[in-house]
Amino acid sequence: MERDHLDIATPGKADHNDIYGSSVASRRDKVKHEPKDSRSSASAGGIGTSNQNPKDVASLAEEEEHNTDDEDNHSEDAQKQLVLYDPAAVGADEIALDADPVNSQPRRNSFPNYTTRLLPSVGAFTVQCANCFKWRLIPTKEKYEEIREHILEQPFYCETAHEWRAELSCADPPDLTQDGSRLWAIDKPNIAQPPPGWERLLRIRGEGGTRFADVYYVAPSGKRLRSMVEVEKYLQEHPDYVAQGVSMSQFSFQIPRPLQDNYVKKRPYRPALAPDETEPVNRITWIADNGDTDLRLGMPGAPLFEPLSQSFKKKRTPSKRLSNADAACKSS
DNA sequence: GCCACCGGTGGC
DNA sequence: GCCACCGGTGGC
Repeated sequence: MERDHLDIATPGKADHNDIYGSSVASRRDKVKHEPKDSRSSASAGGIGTSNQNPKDVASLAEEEEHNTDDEDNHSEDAQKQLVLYDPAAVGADEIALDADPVNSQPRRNSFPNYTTRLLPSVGAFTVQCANCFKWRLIPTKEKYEEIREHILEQPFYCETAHEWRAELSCADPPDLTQDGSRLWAIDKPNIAQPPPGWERLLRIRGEGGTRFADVYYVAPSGKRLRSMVEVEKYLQEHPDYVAQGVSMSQFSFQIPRPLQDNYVKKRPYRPALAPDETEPVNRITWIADNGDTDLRLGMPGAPLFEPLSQSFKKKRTPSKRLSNADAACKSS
């Protein structure tokens, strides 16, 4: 049950000028195209990141030979999902991406074991149309957060994008596809927008770590808060924010889930855990948890669920998929 | 000394 | 398994 679509993609090998300057971010490793089941309805999100780890380049290339698929892709997942992706790998020229220059700068970790590895970072945002299921780029992080806040009650449609793309319709080709050129992850739906003046930061961790990402809230003062406990404490110490209307309900430290299986290291077995504690229930209340039924979420008839199948993987053919991933990107 | 990033733990 | 929290650490 819970599978989600994860897929990672490698930004193709772009040689050129991408917005990150050098790199090319390609990454890849076992691509697992997990089926996208569209389940979730609610799910939102993905992340595109550019993970430029020089070390991976070799393996990457290798993978590309084997796995890049192509057609596979997708069919798509149905459902509206919010996704963050790496603009460096997309040739969405006419879309002015405001990819949060700060957050999308590649970061370098400083941990001994990961000797200067470049960390993935969110490049831009996309949301899936609830009608045609095509991914649409969202121009700003703020707009993305606005959409995400009410994605369940107010599904996103291509028409929703008219605010910044007057002509867009479901007949237009997707702005991007899960083609394995980027790291994708499903975001959580209905996360409140941060209070005015505050920023919600998502930092993607390096692959193979104990968790996928971290969320931080940056207060107007610049103070970074990393848990609800810290937020609560901070608000108590700064009642002026509370007076202005800031409340705990405006914070959420939920992180998206990577579509690439194994991006996060599995936690070793813990013998102390009682057997019946291994299957918590109701953990994800916003998702229908009976994975095998169709969840339509208000979208009658929509092919929301694509059964998981290995076929996804088998379908992959050695072709090049990344080619168009290298389209030039615009650096805002 | 600060802080970004990571690992580990406890709880569910 | 996922999630929340927070301590530790190297690099600056």
